[in-house]
Amino acid sequence: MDISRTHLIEDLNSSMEGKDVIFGGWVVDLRKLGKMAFLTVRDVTGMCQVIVKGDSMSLLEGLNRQSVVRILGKIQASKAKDFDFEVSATEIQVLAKAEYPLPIDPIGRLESDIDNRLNSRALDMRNQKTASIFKLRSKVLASIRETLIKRKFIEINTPKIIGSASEGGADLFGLDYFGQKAYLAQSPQLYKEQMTIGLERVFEISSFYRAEKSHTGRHLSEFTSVDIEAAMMDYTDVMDVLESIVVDVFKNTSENCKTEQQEIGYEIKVPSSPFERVTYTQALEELSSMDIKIEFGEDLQDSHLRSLGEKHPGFFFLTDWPMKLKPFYIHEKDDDPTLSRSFDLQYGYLELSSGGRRLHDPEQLRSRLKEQDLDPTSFDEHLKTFGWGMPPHSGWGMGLDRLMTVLIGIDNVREVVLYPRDPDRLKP
RNA sequence: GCCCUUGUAGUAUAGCCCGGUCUAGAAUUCGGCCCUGUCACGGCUGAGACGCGGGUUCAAAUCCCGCCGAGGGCGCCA
Repeated sequence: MDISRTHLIEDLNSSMEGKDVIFGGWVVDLRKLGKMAFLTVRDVTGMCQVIVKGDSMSLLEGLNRQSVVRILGKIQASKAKDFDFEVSATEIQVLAKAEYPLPIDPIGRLESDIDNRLNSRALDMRNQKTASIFKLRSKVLASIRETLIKRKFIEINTPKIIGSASEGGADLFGLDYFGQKAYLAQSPQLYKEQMTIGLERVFEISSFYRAEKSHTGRHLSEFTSVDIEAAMMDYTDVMDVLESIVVDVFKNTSENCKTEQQEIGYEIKVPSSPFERVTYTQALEELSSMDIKIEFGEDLQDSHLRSLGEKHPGFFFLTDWPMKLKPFYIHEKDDDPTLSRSFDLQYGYLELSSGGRRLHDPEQLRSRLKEQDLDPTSFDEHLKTFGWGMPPHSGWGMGLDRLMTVLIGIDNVREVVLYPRDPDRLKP
């Protein structure tokens, strides 16, 4: 069976009138008008109208919507409202037939439940709104890589199967590794820090895993994290990197993804920079003026962040958190050791990223582990690298899925993840 | 773990509060027939549903209980 095409649909145009073309795609619509018929066919690059007349009407035999077709025909001018040319078909080959009933409306004229759409995710990609989200996601990833590589960051891949759960914090998924207990990584934290001793500036974009039974629109058991770690940078330096990544993402997609924005029905607005920087201490004062009293050292609950988010509706950095709220590897401030060189990037109430300056002195790191009731001996593999010339370094991790929801103005990460994994969903 | 909401054809919905009018309605999809410029084509026509189990009642899609499924929120989230 010949499946070759001479053109993608976006390569066809009205100046090609009279030219014979072969293209393919999915039948979106099929309108039979007695002795003539119109069909619209879509490939990943666009949609085009095909006209069938007279003797050719027999070509429509067995044709239905959403089937895969290969069209042989001639370009001609069109009287259609939405097309300035069309293809008069001389042959229509059905390469694969769509079976009815389909589990969702793939055109999206009737918007299906998210549950039905996720159960039929591949078919959901025929819906241009959904497809546009993932075309945008691809652009976002490309943009992040471009910005980082320009700044001399090297992309790395760290293991997702790890042997130790001793980092503490979120619950990990356990698994059997040839008889040994192993876990799915919740973060590349220790590995990316180690890599600064040779590669200096590294980044990773990958899935990580957290076994928390969260039921919200912003948590998943498997999520995509963008992580960087950079030698000889302080926390404010990596904040600048983060800010330029975010601004570049908004700029690139806003300028280069007009069609996708149209399909989604949302206009991407480039945020103004620099982002506001609010210290934890200032945040407490702001909350206090809203009659929300929080003791220094207390963590900010979701409700507090929502109140802060009302005051700072866009992107802002929340910096200089108390040391006691931060993990063992975070560096304290010189002028006040109860405060840390750390930050979160917020979008309103939503936490997008978290990072800071790391301890690079092994002795300090050992005593911090003990302070946090962690056993330094279980970090031997990690700590030994700190004796090999560990540079001062800083880094952050950002939830890509959350960034995507902010980019396109929706509030459920499941919309921007192909096959989301949460406590209630393991399939498909 | 806790709380709220919800379940009607393939899809998306009306009806439920206030039981009888429901032989469950309109849309879209799907099948058949008609139609030479549609563009959410149109016209005629046909098919297709009350998540499961129990209870109350003369009578249950409608009220109650249990189970199952779904959506959302809180909490958890170094």
